[in-house]
Formats: sequence, C-alpha cells, structure tokens
Amino acid sequence: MPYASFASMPCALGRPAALLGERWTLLLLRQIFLGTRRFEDFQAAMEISRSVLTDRLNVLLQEGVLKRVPYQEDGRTRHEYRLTEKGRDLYPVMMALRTWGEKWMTPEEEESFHLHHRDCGGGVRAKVECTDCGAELSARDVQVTARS
Amino acid sequence: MPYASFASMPCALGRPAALLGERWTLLLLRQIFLGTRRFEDFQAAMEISRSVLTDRLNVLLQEGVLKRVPYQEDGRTRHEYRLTEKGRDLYPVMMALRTWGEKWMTPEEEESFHLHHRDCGGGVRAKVECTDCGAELSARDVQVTARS
DNA sequence: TCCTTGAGTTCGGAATCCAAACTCAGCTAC
DNA sequence: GTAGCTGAGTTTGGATTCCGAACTCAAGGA
Repeated sequence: MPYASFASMPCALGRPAALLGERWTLLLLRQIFLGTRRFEDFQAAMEISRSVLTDRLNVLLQEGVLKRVPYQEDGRTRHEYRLTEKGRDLYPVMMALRTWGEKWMTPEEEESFHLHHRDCGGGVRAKVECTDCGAELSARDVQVTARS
Repeated sequence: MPYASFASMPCALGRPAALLGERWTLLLLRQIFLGTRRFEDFQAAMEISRSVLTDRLNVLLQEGVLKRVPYQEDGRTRHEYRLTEKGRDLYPVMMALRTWGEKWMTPEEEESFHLHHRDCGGGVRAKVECTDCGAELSARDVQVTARS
C-alpha cells in the first residue's frame, strides 16, 4: 500500500496519521494554533519552501481543516487561513504532543511558552479517559478488538 | 530554518511535531501500538520500502521511543522492536488522533477496531484538561504567553 | 552442501523538496 | 499614467528522499 492510499484506509487512526504525518503538516498546524494566518508569515516563521507551503495549505483546505477568509488591509481584499471547527478539534492532538514534548524532549529547564486556563490560571495537559467510569487510561488499560 | 533543525528548536511542541511529522513515522507508531514488533511484519503490513523502514526505526531507536529486544525463535536469537516508557507515553497522542479521526474522518458507519477499558468496558477518548480545576479545555479556554 | 528465513543494505530510477526567480493584481507615489 | 511596492502565489532546475527489486549475510534444517 503506497503512502497515499492510507488516506482511504479503513482505520480511524490510520487516516489522520497519514494526513498529519506528511513533512511540515504538524509544524504548520503548530504555527496556526500559535496564531499565524498569512502565507508570508508562515513562510517567514518556518522557512518552508513556498511551493510546499502552497501544497500543504491546499491539502488542509481540501480536508476542511482550514478555510480561506477574506479580510481588508489598506483598502484591499486579501485572504488569510483560519481553522475550521474540524481544525480547532485538533487541539487535543497538539496538546498531547506538547505534553509529551515537555516530559520527554525538553532539555534542562527550558520553557518555550506558557499555557494556562483563562478562568482559573491552572496548567494544561492532555490525557486519555474512559467514557464510562472517567478513569485515566494508559495503553495497558485498554483492550483492542477487531472491528465487529 | 530547514526542517531538520526543528529538532533543536526551543519549543516543547515543535520538537515532537518535527519528529513525528516525517512521512511514515506516525503510521509506524500506529502499527507498533497495534502490536507489530518485527521488521518483516512492519514491511508486510504497511508496504513501506525496506530502506525507509530501516531509517525510521533507527530514528525512533535513537530518540529512545523504541528499543531492540532479543528473543528466541527456532533456537535462534533475533530482535524485535518494542516501545520504551517514553514510547508508551505517546499513547495520548495516538488516542487524540483516533478520537479526531472517528469524529471527522470516518465515512459512514465504519468501525475500524474497538477500544475499551479493561476494567469497566467503557469507551476511550482523549481530552485536554486543566491541571488545577480539572475542567475540560478547548483552544479558546487557554491563554498562551511567551516564555517567562 | 544446499535451502530457507529474518533482517537488513545497495542501487538506479521516480517522486519530492528546495531556493531563487518570475508573475500578477491592486494600490501609492511621483 | 507609469514606475514601484506588496502579498500571494507559480515556475523551474538542481538536490534530496523515496521506491522496488536485487543482493547480502548469518543461522539453522534437509
């Protein structure tokens, strides 16, 4: 199965893994969650080549993760890229990556940026829980069974 | 900044995003969490080219996500790839991807495989929560501030 | 001795990626 | 009214990376 055909693989984990597993896509989403919205700003912030940036943005548009929104500047109409609801729903994925990165890939006492809950000021972390009993789960608490 | 140098970027989200954002790496991890451990089995399950498989496994070994463990078969010693603790800790990332995939990338009523809590049989989902008050958070509930 | 198997390594062609140059539309300044 | 500037791409030729097939190598087995 060539990489591209994972897009149609019958697996709820395989499809997103193939989509987000292309070079630059996760880094692009990180930049978007940090607030970047315009082509030139992505290009400056990440030093990605312009043609690849065009391609990745188009893939995310096609998948409905991003939308192009017009805005005014100097009386001219331009467009910026924004998350759709589907895109915003990737927040747990980003936070899970960050939680892992902080624990396992952060040298010394570096702190890249702070995240805190607007209401109470607390920290932020990703976790996996049981939808019934609410317990926090690790891989070993979970049973995998083939599709029914 | 070329893609490779994101590995040393001072960002707890950037580094993991660059590591897992290489083609095949997320799909490889998916396969590992599903129980695959041997070179030939990865190759058969994913149809990845052997040279790229070698490369990706080595990167994950170097990062300490995987370890090579000897085992006996037919009286011969061979090796298999297994998750380290660091690797098992990627579980929330995988589950966040799957939770998103089920909601947004699953056509019709497809069910790829079932996950349930061993103890109570409940479902499994990823979420982001506040470490202080325990509330479930979305991107809009979280304030980002530059490193202090 | 030859065959099989798991686990890679090598290699030439195909597909991607990259940086730099080019395009194009709509102002702005002269 | 034309020359320049800017944001947002598109094009292009060379550098990387990926791919599939063939090759290697070590350790049994027939």
